[in-house]
Amino acid sequence: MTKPPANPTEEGRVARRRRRNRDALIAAARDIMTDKGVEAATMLEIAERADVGAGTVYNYFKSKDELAIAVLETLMHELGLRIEAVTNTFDDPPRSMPDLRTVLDTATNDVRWAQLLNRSEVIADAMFRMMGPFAIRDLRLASQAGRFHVSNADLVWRLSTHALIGASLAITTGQLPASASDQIIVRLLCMTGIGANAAVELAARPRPALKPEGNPAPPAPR
Amino acid sequence: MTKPPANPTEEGRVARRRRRNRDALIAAARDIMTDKGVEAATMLEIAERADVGAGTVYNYFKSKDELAIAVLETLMHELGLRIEAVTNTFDDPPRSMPDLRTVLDTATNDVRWAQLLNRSEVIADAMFRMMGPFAIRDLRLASQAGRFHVSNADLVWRLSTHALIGASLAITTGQLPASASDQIIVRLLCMTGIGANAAVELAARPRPALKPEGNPAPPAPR
DNA sequence: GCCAAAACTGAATGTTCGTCAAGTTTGGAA
DNA sequence: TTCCAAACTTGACGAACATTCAGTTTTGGC
Repeated sequence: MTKPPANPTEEGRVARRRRRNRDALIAAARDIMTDKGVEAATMLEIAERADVGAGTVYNYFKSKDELAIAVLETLMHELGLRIEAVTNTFDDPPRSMPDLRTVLDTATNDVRWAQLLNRSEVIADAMFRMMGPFAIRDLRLASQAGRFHVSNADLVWRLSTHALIGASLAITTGQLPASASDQIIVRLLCMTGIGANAAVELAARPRPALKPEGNPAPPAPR
Repeated sequence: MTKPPANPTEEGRVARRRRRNRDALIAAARDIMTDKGVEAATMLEIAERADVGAGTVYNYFKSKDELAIAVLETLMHELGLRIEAVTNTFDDPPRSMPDLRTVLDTATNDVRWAQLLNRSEVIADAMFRMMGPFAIRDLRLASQAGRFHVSNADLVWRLSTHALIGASLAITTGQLPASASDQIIVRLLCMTGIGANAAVELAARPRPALKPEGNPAPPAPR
């Protein structure tokens, strides 16, 4: 077990088992964390559900927090793929920063998300990183096309993620009515520098329905 | 000790002592939490610094979290008062939602804030509640004056707080350069529905310097 | 002074995260 | 096939911490 696999393109058995364990851990952690919250999920319970010893978890994740981050990244990645599969069917530049509306609806309606919103800076950061490539590209394209007025797409996306997660939290805790969703989208679009009227108009644009979750997307890379 | 004080307007000795203890606890917690972070601050250390037994803390705050919230409210309240003292000297309606720029600078430069940004949903909520009255009033006034285009000031302020705290965190963690401050303010102003150009112009408006902290403001009410 | 209610105390409790020494598996080399 | 060392796994354990609670002290009206 000292040499790397002869053929680098073929995944060695070790690597395969490692990946299987890692995925099992993330899946277990996701189930428990979405059920009881990140805090209440204990490492022991996660390890048991994934069928590994308590100590083994730490061979895969340095800390509980790192595991939570991996879970959030997985969720974001899957949602990003589902959105991407639909929105890339039409090509008007402002694709609304990968369909903010869908993200908002998912975050507020999917019970699995509710428990995670209390780590809002972590989930916002995961959203920034996992969906950022799509969103930032769209912001840039739309700006080049003169539809948005954004000079620093990175920054606008960062602000958007935090505002959106904050709004989701406010809705799930009842501080904002669910009916505020429309206005939330409008205000996020306002950050692109188009005025209020243009934002209202853009938000009203119909969007294709998302496919049901179906077969889960492959686990996040990395 | 069974009767309430004869004269309700005069604060009884008990109430006074209670308040003193409460303030001492908040002050102790603030010192330690800003120094080491909310997580790393232990209830025992806080109790010792406030010169009370470990159990006494729970006569004043139901949990560590509630104590942390009280600390954040205090910080926000003090900052709000300092800003209010300056900005109410000029009366053009858009006062820039109580000087977002000052909040951002304080959050990113004051070392005492850095440790607290990791509870971003909590600090954003404290900001929403403690500075909300000023901010929301300004948003309404400016909208009535036709300077902003905001129909739901509450919502815009909620989004702003989350975005601003998220941006502060990104700066203190080095994910955004401190030089992005100007653009952050511009984008927050964009949420008021004025276009990008108007936002740039408004952000460039000079603002009066804040008085140094001097004698600390009186503790937050409640 | 007296006393009951309120407040305080700090040791004890019950949990949890993360570590570690000991044991097991793996896959190439002899 | 047998051997071996590296890599991985295990689960008991230590340390730390939030919170509780039985016992003690303080309070303030009488």
